[in-house]
Amino acid sequence: MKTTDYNLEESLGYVIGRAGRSMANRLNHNFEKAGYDVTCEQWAILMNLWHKNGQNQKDLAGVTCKDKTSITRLLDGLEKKNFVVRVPGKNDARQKFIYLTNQGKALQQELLELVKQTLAEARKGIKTRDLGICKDVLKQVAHNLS
Amino acid sequence: MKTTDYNLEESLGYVIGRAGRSMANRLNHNFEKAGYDVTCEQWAILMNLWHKNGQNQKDLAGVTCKDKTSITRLLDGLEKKNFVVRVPGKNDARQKFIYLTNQGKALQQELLELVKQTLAEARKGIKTRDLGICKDVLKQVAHNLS
DNA sequence: TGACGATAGTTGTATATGCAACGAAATTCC
DNA sequence: GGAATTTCGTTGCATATACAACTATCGTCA
Repeated sequence: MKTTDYNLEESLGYVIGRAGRSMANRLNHNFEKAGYDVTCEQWAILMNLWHKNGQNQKDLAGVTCKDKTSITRLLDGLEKKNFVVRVPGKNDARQKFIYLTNQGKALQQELLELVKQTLAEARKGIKTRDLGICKDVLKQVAHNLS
Repeated sequence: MKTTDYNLEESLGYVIGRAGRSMANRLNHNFEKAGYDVTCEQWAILMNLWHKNGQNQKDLAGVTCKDKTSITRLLDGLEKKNFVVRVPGKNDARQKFIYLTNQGKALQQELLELVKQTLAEARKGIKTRDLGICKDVLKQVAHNLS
């Protein structure tokens, strides 16, 4: 143990990274196991559209904290699977508004159930109050760095 | 608001993802701004080696919750920059033990300072106690899903 | 009204990541 | 002791991500 030693476990970015990868991998496995051809990143886009259909790509980039190019490519994948469609704006031809197809809408109930199951696996031994604090802290972190 | 609506803000994987991307992007910008040719993912590997030099790739995969292929490629990059070296095991020729070079060791103090600065940016308005709870929750999540 | 600057989205390029399949080496088990 | 199995690391392939540069369109302002 050098004087310069630093407890990695105490580095927030590091623990976030590990928890995030673990969650993403488990979620992707659970989606695939259940026969759904959707990644958890695509799910995050669909979730936002289920909440508010017809957002443009800039909006989706903002709420997900992703670069607009990531959104472009996620939507390429979702459009190829016929889960969403891009609709050019009428007033502003630069924008494209993203709408769920019926096929995309149909996924909501089933994926949501899988997400809830995965969350149940993830939160074993964690108090509801602490989980709430954790999410509030993470929201504040994202806000501070945005 | 449909009956099937679900508060995305309450989805742990989603808030972890946003906070994680924000942290990673900020850290990478701060590294680059300071003139260091290191990504935060590479930093995580270096951190583990600073803590315990001479781990094999399987160990590094375990502690970082990454696939062994990710480790292979991160080490390819770190080796190309002469920050680490791969040393084949003597007793077991399948293993490769990873050691920091002097160049790799030299980074520790400086990167650590940048990481601490970035953490300070990230944790504005967050109570120390809540931050601790958040990290404990995230560690438990990673543990539950590993 | 027309040039300039800002904005929305795409494409090129690079890193990060994981799964499947592979090769090499060690271990197990008759 | 030798065949089958397991383990460690790499490679091929696919997705996710970001930055820089680009195109097309909109808005501003002189």
